[in-house]
Amino acid sequence: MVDRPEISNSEWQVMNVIWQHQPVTAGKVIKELSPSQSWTAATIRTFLHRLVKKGALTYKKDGNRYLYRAAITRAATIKRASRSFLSSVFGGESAPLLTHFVKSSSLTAEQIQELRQLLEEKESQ
Amino acid sequence: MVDRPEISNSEWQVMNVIWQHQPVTAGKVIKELSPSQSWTAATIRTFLHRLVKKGALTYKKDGNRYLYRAAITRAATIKRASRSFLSSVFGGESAPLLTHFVKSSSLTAEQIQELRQLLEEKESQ
DNA sequence: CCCGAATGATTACACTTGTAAACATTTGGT
DNA sequence: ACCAAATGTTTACAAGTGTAATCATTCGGG
Repeated sequence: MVDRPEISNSEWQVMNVIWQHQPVTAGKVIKELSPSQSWTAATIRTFLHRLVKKGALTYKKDGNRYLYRAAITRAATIKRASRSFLSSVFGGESAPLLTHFVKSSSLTAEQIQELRQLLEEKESQ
Repeated sequence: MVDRPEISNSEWQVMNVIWQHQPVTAGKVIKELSPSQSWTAATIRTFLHRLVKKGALTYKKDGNRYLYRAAITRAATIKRASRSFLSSVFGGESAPLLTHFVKSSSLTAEQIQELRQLLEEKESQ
């Protein structure tokens, strides 16, 4: 509704499914989330409704069901959430955040190489 | 109260001041936050109370005021919040998170070097 | 010693979030 | 054509959050 819908933790789970599978029915979302989440179908439908109300999702009728689509891009939503997290938890300082995640993550040699590469490019830029 | 108090965004602002200045009075916290935040003193006191109730802060009487101290460490709290963020927003995948923050951050040459160093150590480990 | 200023405690209130049940409608299969 | 199953809509309700005002207490200064 506002131009910057706040996505809650639970809603993120739903959005992630939508971005991966859109356009998608509620049934599909429920099927995707049931294994990992302990939510009932009703709960997931509630999230879907709220996300529509928030302007994060749109839908089109398809027979007796809806096909949901994201109304906001994953990239933009990640950007917003990341900025907010960075600001709250790390006082806006990226370097400590990066240090923290590098230290606490398990990364493959390839991932490490890619990140070093990225950093190198960044430096010479 | 629970063994894992959830810290809200606003509460993070308060906790950050506490960790930086503890032990600290409410007045000091208010003074520290007033420039950056538009909260009234009453609002900040509410956060302090809630954080005590959550078990995130303790206090000791000091005359007519309290001296607040963190009851949870910054490191542990960051770890928990980071795990939650990583899981919600990046589906638990650290590499994309790191890529995102590397790309979206402005880093000094020194910070870049340090991160590259850290990654190198991680690789050879 | 008394009072105002500072500080803490209590109360308020709307909105969000997690979690769902109950109700209504539509539709595909028999 | 009718019904059970699927799907969508409405309602519920407690806890958490943002935001603060008001009430109570206490201490320091005159």
